[in-house]
Amino acid sequence: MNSLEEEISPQLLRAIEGSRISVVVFSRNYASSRWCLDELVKIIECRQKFDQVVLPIFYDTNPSDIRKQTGRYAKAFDEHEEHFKEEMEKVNRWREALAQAGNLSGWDLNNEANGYEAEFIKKVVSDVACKLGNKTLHVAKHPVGISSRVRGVISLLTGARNNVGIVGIHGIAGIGKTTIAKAVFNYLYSRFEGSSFLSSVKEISDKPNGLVKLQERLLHDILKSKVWKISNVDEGINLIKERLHRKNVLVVLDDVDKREQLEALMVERCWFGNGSKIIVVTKNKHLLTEVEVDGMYHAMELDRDESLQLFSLHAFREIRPKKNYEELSEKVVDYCKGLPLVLKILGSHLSIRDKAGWEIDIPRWQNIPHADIQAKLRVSFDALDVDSSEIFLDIACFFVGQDKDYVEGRLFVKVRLKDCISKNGEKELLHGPSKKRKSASSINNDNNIAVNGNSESSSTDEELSKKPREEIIKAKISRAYVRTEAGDTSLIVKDGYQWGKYGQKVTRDNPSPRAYFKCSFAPSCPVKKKVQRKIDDQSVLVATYEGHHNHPHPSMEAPSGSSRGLPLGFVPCSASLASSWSTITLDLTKSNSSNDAKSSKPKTDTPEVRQFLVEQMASSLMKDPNFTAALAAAISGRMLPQNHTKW
DNA sequence: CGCTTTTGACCCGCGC
DNA sequence: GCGCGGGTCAAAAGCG
Ligand SMILES: [Zn+2]
Repeated sequence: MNSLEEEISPQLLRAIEGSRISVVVFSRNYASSRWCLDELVKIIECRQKFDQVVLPIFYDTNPSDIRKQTGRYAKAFDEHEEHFKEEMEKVNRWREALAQAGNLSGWDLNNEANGYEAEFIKKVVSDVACKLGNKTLHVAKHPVGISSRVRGVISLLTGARNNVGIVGIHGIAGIGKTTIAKAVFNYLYSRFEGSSFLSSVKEISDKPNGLVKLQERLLHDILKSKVWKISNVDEGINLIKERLHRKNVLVVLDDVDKREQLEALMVERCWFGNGSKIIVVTKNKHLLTEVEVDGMYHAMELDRDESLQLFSLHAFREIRPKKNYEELSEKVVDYCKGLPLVLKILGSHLSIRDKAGWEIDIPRWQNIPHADIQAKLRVSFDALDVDSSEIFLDIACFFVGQDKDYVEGRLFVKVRLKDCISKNGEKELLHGPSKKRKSASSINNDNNIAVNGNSESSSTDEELSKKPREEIIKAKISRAYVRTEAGDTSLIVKDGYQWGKYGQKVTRDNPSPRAYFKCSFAPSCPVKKKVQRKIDDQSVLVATYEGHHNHPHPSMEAPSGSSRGLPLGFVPCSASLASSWSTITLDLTKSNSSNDAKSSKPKTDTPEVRQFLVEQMASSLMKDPNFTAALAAAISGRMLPQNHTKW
């Protein structure tokens, strides 16, 4: 190996070895990167040695070009052969790896989702999540009052007399039915032979072929076998009856609103094996009486104490209001009427406002009809609460935000997701919070994996609230590697955000200086990034991001004029997702809703509500605006022109 | 003039 | 306590 510039770091090697799944993105220029090829060789090697799963993504490339190194890949290989005359076996190893990878089944941007990236990414994420097989659902950051409700549901389930127990959870919108159902699911699923949490049944089944999709998903979740292709609902019904009637399963049907949905998914108890449990979540109590459930759980509002606690946890990260905020908090809590959804959102919103801000906002809300606000919040919340945002982001983030200039460049996204809880996962099935911390995938300078997190792992929700929450610095660190033109000496990584440079330093052992930036889009935004050329390859910029933006991606406020949409044309190169992370929120359908949510902005409503929503989105640090931003950006480029899906 | 960028001073934690 | 590396601040310089 002559100039060792493009060595793969030992950390990355280890990350690859430790991965359960590697996702390789074959872009048009993939083959011209020796670095990528070396990485691929390693990945393929691990596939053989450790039986790892390798999933190729054909990003604007043709699988057969990859297999046979034809098309654009041929040209790259001509160069390699020229360059590595002396090391033909290296080149041959590359060819071999490509041949194998090209034969694997993966996703093809052109085939899936009609080439719409946002859809495509969702598909990828959800498939990856399935493959990982971790079904634990994300419950809530602050599960106030969940456990008593969960106990309620479980006792109904165990009390069921029938072979197959069916329990309904009903209650008004925003009350937290789904959250309860998720927690119950988390708590129980491992005791069943198979399990499936079908979220947003209503929403999905409204789409064409939605019920069939749900049936497929049910079969897929429980039988774990490849892909079920069902052509119509009746066929699905038969298939389910036939394949599942001996299985002992746990099924949650979330947000059911029509009888036909139940009929397509579980008409009769005998569909499932002995001991199976079905949970039906619905707003409509009436529906439950029709199917003769064994028990009905009425999800009630939070009481005053719970409300105040939940609100405070979001607003102050403490279980009770800060000094001088007591009365204001009381007002908000009153306004929220015990609805967790509203408490959470308003709490999070206020957490970044000063007292004057509170005094402005609260009366304003009081003028908006409660029902309206709630409906709208739900949409935005669903968008933001997706905890799978991390993975999603990691895969998605660099599908956006690169300038056209980079089309011919290459970019490496590397993601390590730490194995957070897999070991003690059992114990904390019920408790969302620690799971959350998979975001702990921080990568510290020279050692990856900064352990972050299990501090709260075994706390029950009561304990949890008592515990003075130490200032957990959720400095989420992520990196992007961007190849630049030779001779380009700037230290600029265009990601669509606005950055103010506040420092530059020369560092040890690296000829390139390091530049320090702070997000300047919102004065209060805490995000920082460092950019420096790679020590062993000066043509690659390494951008290290730290923190979460508390505002949307600037590109969202697409100023009417200039059609400078999102530059999507860039070419991702290779992403390795390391391993078993704990927290794949399985209900990635949520990421659908996030999509819709974003888009639902134009779905006009009263101006106040919209105004509010916009503001809300802009300032609330709810969750990971990075995610929504990236997503929105991804969508805005490709989807706006043809508003076809449901807006 | 009102901004961003540059750049040396400063600050802080860590190992010796 | 000191020196060092890395991170931040802010005065001064640059820029349109
Ligand atoms: Zn920001």
